[in-house]
Amino acid sequence: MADSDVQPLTDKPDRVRTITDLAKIAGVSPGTVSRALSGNSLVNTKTRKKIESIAREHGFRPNQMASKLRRQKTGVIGVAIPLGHDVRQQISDTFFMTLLGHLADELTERGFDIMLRRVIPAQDEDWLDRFIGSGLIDGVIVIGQSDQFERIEDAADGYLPMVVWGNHQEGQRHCVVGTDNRLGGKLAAEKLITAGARNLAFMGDTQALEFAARFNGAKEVSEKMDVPIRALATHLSPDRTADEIAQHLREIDGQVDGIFAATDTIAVTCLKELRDRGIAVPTQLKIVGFDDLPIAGQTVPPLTTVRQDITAGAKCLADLLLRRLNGEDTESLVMPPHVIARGSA
Amino acid sequence: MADSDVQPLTDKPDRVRTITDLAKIAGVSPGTVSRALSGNSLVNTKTRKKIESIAREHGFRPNQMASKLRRQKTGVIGVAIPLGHDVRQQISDTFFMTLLGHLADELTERGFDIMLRRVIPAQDEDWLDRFIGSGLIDGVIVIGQSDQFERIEDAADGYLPMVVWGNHQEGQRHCVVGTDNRLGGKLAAEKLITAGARNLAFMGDTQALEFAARFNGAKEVSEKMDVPIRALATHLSPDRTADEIAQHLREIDGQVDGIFAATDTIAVTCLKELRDRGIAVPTQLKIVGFDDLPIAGQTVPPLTTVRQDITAGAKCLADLLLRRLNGEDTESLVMPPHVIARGSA
DNA sequence: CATCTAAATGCAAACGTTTGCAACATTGCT
DNA sequence: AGCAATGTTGCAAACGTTTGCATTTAGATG
Repeated sequence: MADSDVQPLTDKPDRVRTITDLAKIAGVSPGTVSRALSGNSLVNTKTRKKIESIAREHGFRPNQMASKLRRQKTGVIGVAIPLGHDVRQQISDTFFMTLLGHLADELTERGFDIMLRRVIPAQDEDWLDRFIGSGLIDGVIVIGQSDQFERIEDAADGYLPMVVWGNHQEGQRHCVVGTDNRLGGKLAAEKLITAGARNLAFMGDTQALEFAARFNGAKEVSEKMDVPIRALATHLSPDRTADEIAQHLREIDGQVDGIFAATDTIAVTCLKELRDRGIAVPTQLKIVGFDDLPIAGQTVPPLTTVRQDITAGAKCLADLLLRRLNGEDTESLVMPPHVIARGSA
Repeated sequence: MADSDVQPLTDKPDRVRTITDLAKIAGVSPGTVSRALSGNSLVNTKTRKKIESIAREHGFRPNQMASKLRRQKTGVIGVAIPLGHDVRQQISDTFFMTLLGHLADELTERGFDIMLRRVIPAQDEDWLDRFIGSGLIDGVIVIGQSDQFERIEDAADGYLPMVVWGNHQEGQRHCVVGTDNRLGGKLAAEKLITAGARNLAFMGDTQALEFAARFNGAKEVSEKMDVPIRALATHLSPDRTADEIAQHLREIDGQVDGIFAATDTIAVTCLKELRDRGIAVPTQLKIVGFDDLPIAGQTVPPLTTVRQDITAGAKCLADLLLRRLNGEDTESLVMPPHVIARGSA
């Protein structure tokens, strides 16, 4: 019993966990410590120095969870990636990942942390409201509308700080940043047709909003030009894509002389497959992709594609979100795509 | 005065923000509501149903910040990407992003959220301890050691739930998952030499630990085989890489007949550049890459490369971290790389 | 009907900060 | 010396949950 009463003789550097511990050591009140460490308040320079040095010595860091709870601000932006129209699509999809990377760069620069959430709407109806209402984040960026347009619209009605990467539709209520997919589709079709193609195919899953718009743009042009175009459903799950594309190419063999791929990834796979089948690009068959991923410049022949400026997109997403965090009700931003003519069409 | 006493006649659906609000409506205590919503405790089925229905009706979600603070568990895994040896390298680097994608898949599956933090050690000495001590995360995965080996070692001494993707060194103290880079380097050199190369070059930044190990492996083999090998510093910032590589290729023109690229990305750029310069691969010059990114199969000629199993790596990172969260002091895991012979060597 | 047990709920103290307000100390001024 | 004005600090109440313990209620048993 005596034992337990004895104070250890050594300076017990007893892990300083809380601001209160530190306050005790410094001989001040917790409030003062808090003010000293957050820097912004009026604290005597001497006490501040002292507190800072003790903090450093003990490697103390204030608990952010408590801080965020108290201040009702998290400094965290949620980034949600809904994988709806194609459950097996991985978050590892190149375009999304690249966008996410740039987004991370932008948000970090502005002092925000990022909470990443990959979500499968089919398994979790309530994903967006749950994320928003969690109290974990100050705002949310949704990368890709997938097939969740309505759900996003609903959420937007009661929640300002949300910006979405995706397609813009007349009169929609949520703030979106994205490329003019329809225009992109038009450009792609025009490119193919002026290059001499007379029978087109679109490769992509038109259930996804963005892809549908691309297809519709292309269709508009090809109808005007009296060139047939067909849509060939192509998914993005890494394991399935290649076979699907091979299958499609077998079926359209000899009929189609121009392919508009919904994505550079798809286009590249096409190129590869065509090469294996001995079909010459662009002489026998022309291809236009979409995105202008880094790979596009490296293929043989280099891929003609419709460029989305991912870096600018990320910057805009971050900008708009920050303005919304300040209460502003920002407009959507639709960026014009550009054809990058390389060798494949 | 009377006014303020009058209850509004309409049902005021006064936003229910806290568990206490909800408790008032349901006519029970906050504790009961908490138990009802978290499901796991003993609450009368009838009260539970009632509470759940009220919660649904008002779209109530418990504040996670408060919950996490109280329970001293966050359910969040921090993922840090240090960009040290090459400040201008973007987080958008393909390999890291792919790994991150798979990691997100794995961790989400296990019910964890992900807090992503891109860090530039040169600007923030204290990045790792700050992240660990923030109270925001239950554990941390560091993607890539960059030039931060020592700092990671230090942190590992006092903090169990950390796993790092990177290189393994004899006797190191932090738990790492990664490929046997040295062996990978050996395999690459062997492949080049058996393919007939007699003068090798390594392209990559040997300041990065992983790359250094790859180079050293290659050097070991080439010395044994009496084949010279030189290292050509090549960075990964998207804007710089291409020019640097072009420069290197110009300098070694005619001397070197085998290139070991530290990364598929580098290798692909080499291929492109060589094609532009009219140098035939693999006849005049052989190339072996590293990683086996999806692009590797799509180039012309297809890239011979040393494969790292990213998916398995991500799974292991998640597994080990979870075991560490349970207090286990796990061993590092070094995965053997495999040569994927395609057309470039 | 009195007890006893088990199930369901309420109470109140945490979790670790931040911050408005009050109290105190210091300085300068009349 | 007395007082005002300023500069620093302490106090204590939040932030919104969770949870051990005490209490009540309901149900069962003798």
